[in-house]
Amino acid sequence: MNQSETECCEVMQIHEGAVQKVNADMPPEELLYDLAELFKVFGDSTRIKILYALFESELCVCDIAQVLGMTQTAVSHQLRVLKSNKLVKFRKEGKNVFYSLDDDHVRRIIDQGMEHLGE
Amino acid sequence: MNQSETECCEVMQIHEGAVQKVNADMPPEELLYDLAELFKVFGDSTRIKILYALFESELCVCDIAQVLGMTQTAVSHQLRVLKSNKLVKFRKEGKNVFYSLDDDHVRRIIDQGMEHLGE
DNA sequence: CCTTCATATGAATATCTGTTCATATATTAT
DNA sequence: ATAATATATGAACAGATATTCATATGAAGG
Repeated sequence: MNQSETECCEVMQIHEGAVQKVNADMPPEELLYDLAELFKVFGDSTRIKILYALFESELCVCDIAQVLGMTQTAVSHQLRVLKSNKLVKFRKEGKNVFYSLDDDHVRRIIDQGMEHLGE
Repeated sequence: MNQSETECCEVMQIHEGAVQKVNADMPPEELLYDLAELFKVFGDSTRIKILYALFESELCVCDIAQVLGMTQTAVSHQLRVLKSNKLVKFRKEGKNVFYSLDDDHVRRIIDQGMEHLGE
């Protein structure tokens, strides 16, 4: 049998008001999707480590690889993700590419997460 | 050829200080892992929608399913994830189970994320 | 007790994601 | 130019994850 998405709770009048109010105030689909995409970027321990490393100072790719004990390739791939989501910015100097946090939101989001954990 | 993790930048003296400082201040592995796990929970649009819906008021499972236009089963699975990560709490009333946000951190984390997007 | 309804759970599947390997690009020095 | 080094990229594979389907649990009413 196939579950219909419209029939639900046999149309309970009690909750119908709540459902309508929630529906009215729900942000557009696309925004919610983008928000989830953003958090997805924070949802990987390798990327979290990279961001934490950049809390201190700007670092080049091989420095980050050394700090994390990972290959340059893996780090480079993750930096690409962080870059395309505007969480880090970079600066080229000779053969090196130095990465740093893009703005303070990054720090604040991580701090909020940490606060939640400490409970 | 196998990339060694230790050889990196041919031991550049310039960055070595930075690397050591970063290493010293890096939080323990497990904490960083837990933090990533937390953000991973926010990194799914279905769960984000559920949390947004609960911003307004507590809702039972079928109400949420109706708001999202998804099956009860899918919502229930996701509520399980949110529950086990302490992002939502629940209250039973007869056959219904009403879910609500667990604490204000949830709201704040989402707000920070939204702020980041608006740039 | 038996049925109905709301919710939960387990297995299966399809999709997504992170790392590795091989290789390309780009910059500096010889 | 050529070699060496730092970084980036693409394909492939392994592991994770979200949804679906089928079914179980648990509460309320007849």
